[in-house]
Amino acid sequence: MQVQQTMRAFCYFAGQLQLHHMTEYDFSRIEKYWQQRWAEQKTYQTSIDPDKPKYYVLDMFPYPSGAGLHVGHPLGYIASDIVARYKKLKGFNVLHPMGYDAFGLPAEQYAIQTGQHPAVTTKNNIDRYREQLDKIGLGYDWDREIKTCDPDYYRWTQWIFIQLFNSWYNHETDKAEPIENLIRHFETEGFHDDHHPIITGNIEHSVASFTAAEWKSFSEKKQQEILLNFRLAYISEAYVNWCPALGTVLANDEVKDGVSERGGYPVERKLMKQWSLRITAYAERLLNDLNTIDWSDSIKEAQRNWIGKSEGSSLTFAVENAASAIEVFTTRPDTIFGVTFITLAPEHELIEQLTTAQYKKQVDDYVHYAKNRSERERQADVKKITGQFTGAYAIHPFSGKKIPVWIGEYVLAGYGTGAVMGVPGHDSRDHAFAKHFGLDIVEVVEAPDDHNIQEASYDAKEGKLINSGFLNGLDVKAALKKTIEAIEQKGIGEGKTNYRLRDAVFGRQRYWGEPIPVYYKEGIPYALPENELPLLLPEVDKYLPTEDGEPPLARAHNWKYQGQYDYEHTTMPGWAGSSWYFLRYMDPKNKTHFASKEAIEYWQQVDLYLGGSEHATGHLLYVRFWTKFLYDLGHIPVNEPAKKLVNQGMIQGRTEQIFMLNLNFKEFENNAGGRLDRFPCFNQKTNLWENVKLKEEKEGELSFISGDLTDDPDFINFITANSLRPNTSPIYVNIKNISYDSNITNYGVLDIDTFINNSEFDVGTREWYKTARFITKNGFRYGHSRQFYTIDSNYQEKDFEINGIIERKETVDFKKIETVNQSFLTKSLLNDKISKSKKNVVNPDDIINQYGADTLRLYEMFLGPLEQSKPWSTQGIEGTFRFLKKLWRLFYNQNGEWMLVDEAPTPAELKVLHKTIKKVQEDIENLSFNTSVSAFMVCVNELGDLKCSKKSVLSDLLILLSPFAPHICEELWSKAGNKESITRANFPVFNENYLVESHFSYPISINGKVRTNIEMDLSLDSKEVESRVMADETVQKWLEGKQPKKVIHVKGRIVNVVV
RNA sequence: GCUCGGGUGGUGGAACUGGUAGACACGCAGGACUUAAAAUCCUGUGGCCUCAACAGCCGUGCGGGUUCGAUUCCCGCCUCGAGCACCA
Repeated sequence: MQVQQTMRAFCYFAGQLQLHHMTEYDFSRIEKYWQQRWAEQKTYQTSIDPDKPKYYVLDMFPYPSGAGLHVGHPLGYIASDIVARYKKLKGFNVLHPMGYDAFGLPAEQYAIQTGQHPAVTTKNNIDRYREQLDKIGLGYDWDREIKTCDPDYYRWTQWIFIQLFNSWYNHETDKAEPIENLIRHFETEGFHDDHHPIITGNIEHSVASFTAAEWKSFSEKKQQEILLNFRLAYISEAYVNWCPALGTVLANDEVKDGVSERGGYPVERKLMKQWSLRITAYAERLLNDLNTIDWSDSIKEAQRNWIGKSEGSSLTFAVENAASAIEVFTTRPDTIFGVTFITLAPEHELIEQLTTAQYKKQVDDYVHYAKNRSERERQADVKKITGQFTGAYAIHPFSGKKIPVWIGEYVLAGYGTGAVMGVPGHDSRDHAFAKHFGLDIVEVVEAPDDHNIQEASYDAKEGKLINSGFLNGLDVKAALKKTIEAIEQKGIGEGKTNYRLRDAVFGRQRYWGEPIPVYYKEGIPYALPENELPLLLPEVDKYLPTEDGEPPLARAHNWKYQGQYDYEHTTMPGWAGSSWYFLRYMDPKNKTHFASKEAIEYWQQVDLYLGGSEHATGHLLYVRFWTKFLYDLGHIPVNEPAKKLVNQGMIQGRTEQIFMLNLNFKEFENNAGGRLDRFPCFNQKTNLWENVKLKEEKEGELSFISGDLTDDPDFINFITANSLRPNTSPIYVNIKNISYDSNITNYGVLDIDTFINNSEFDVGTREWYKTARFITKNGFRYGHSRQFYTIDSNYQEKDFEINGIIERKETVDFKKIETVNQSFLTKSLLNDKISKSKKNVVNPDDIINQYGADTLRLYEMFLGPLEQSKPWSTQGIEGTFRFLKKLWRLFYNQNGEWMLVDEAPTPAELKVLHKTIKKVQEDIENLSFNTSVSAFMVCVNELGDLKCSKKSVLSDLLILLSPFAPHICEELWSKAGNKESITRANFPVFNENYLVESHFSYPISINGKVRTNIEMDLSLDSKEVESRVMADETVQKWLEGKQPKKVIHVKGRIVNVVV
């Protein structure tokens, strides 16, 4: 009896389970099953197939950070996955790989702190990333996975470095060539330092001319030294961005606002011997070829800015009573007659020579002052004008006038020639300088009448030249040309192009990077022979510099080439490995080449590159540089790494902050440590804030204030009057403690209990928070008390008690406290960064557990245009989840019965399907995924309305949807009887005929405003349409008996009646 | 300061090449089913006026213009975001 009952219960339970399986869309089972199956069957494996057109989709290399992926990261991965899957359905052979940019600073910083080998933490992080990526159902060919820290990978990074080292840039052929060509040239022609049309701060300038015979007579050491001035990878002494806190130099793009991009540490200029790559040689090509690639405007613009081309002229000013002359660079040679002074950078080499005895002291002081100011200080107060007269005078080359020579901080040593001709009338910086020091301001380009040249410079490049000798009457354009001619004729200068781009500093005084494959013999660097690669990263005892300041690699024991020659001790920067990785994916396991000729010929270049815009001037410039270099040497057939590049917008987070109430600083000092023994409490009766003191204060002194109070002027006034203020640095509250009320925007509702018990605080802090007061307008609560209290509206002046504590108002009154309902609010910042420290990381895994990967994928795409930044919010995810459930319902009814039938579809069903095919296809090609998701929703809604269960229609729908929601589609596809994966299917072909309409409901507008709709046959001509429209009642009503002036009929669109 | 993007309901967003502004979704309100909840389904939902319907008026940051017709094109301004910034 007992048993029987149990059995029955069990059967019932099992039956329910069964039913549940069939009726419900069980995403976790489906996704787990198919992910496993795809992995087992290597569904996404790619190989070269000459019969198919290729398509290469690449995501920017992630750096595997310890924090794991948050919901912002997959946005681009999902988008690229959709494109990859779509292209595959369209018959392309798709390469869609993934790997890791695994060398870098964070892992090393972590290693320094914990002593763990960076390889270990990096591997852990990679494993975590992989796990997360797999759960999203991304169709990568994991057999092609690469890691930049893998010796099999970095041997080729080192190999490319050696190619750079063994090359020089031939400006005549305009490409990189083997250094042997140059040596041969030296052996036959020598070297003549004559003409340099480009100023890039490059170092060819310092090479003295020599003859062929001299070259041959030089020692090897001397020859090598000369060659170093030409190699594309070279070592030189140069000012670099030194970051003491990170203990390394940084490239220009790694410095933002005078501090390091990673960590925000101060950066100073330091003269150091450094490896650099001669990217400046490619400046012009990097700029020009931007026109050949389909990249976002913002990236192109950023690169153009970064390269910073400006055309102008060099010009030499003779100096009175001095042998040397000052060379300046100007983009406005036409304003030559407006020059009233010359300014040198404080680092300018001629300063000492030119300064007259009378000014020596002032100049020395000034130069000393300027040189000791950090980059950051200089940048911080650019508006502050400083300068010093040298006592010297230059001679104007055309007027012969004397021009004072000044030194000014606003002139940068590293740009142009480090000297400018001051034209205060037509350059705002020169104007500010002239005004500050009372120098002459001369107008040489006629400014508009209402423009006072003494007040502000006239910088526009248009107008007639005046006060300018032989240039008078010309317009700016003609004057520019004529001046340059005159300058060249006089032999005092020539037309020149200047680039802002600097050579890229390549050495890092750090451990966790690729060793630079170089050894030193007699102080001269030699590249390692290629067959000795890879040069492995040696083990060291500590990841810190040595006592005498050598980089960590100097700690390695007996780490010498052939046991005797020192290796280079710096390592490559983070961007080295990522500058060519797109090539390795083509043939990642190749042992003899970075990739086989066959693979390179087949895959060519990336067709679609997706990633964040933060790499605009770093990675994306370097990868273009390396690509062009490898192209020059004939290693690859393409000049650019990626045909099309799209930046996905950032997904921003919502952060939640609470503020503590503090004493003002002055009070703090007077008040022995700032104990807050009183706190504000709102009196409902008087409608005023009052300062309350509890008689036997047993609770803590901390007071948190509800977010709405920080925006409440009454409250702010009150606390200010009481020497209180909200702490300026907020406490970020983990968004897991927050709930949202749709009626309250800009604030979150804090769950105080989970907040104060949160394990992310240490025990002491938690104890503190438990007794803290949480103040709202309606009352306050002690963290632990679970009750809000406020002043009783009918208070009497006497003691009152809560939790056994007698409390009273400090001044006179004793007040009773009553409990109230109140929520404590946090202040929301809607468009903040998602980061661990801001405690607003939303993990994709959590979303996947709750809704499944397909919902996550659809939802991320549905949020809005790919390229637009948008805040993350789970509001709305239900919509995409419901959509998938509705889709499921088309296949299984309420009772879990399979619905598909093999009948011929109706025209209405075909119309819905083909409308969707057209829309989705166009949208994917335009990367407009949000609209394609809504097209799917419309489609499913309409097929649902039509009660469509036709196998042919729904199968095609599955194929359409499979790039977006691969798991559910694969499941239903196989349930529909297909043996092969849906990824092998063909994209349905759009047939226009199903969409042809015979009738159209014309909107009829009167004077542009739509008043009515009339259904008409589309074959009607304009005349017939017009007569029908005129017969319409509503139209007649609007005409009020008048004749229309005109009737406009746009076929299939609109009819407009003009009255 | 310069350059490049944006500004559309309560919210995310849609609108082809100048042709019915607000698709789709969230939220909200009402209803159905349910002992109840969840789930699901149905209806409504830019604002104003109106008991309501019909009709009407207003409405894509602001002001003007071009056009039969403007979220879309042009001019001026406001504003938000991003990038660059003594670059001669």
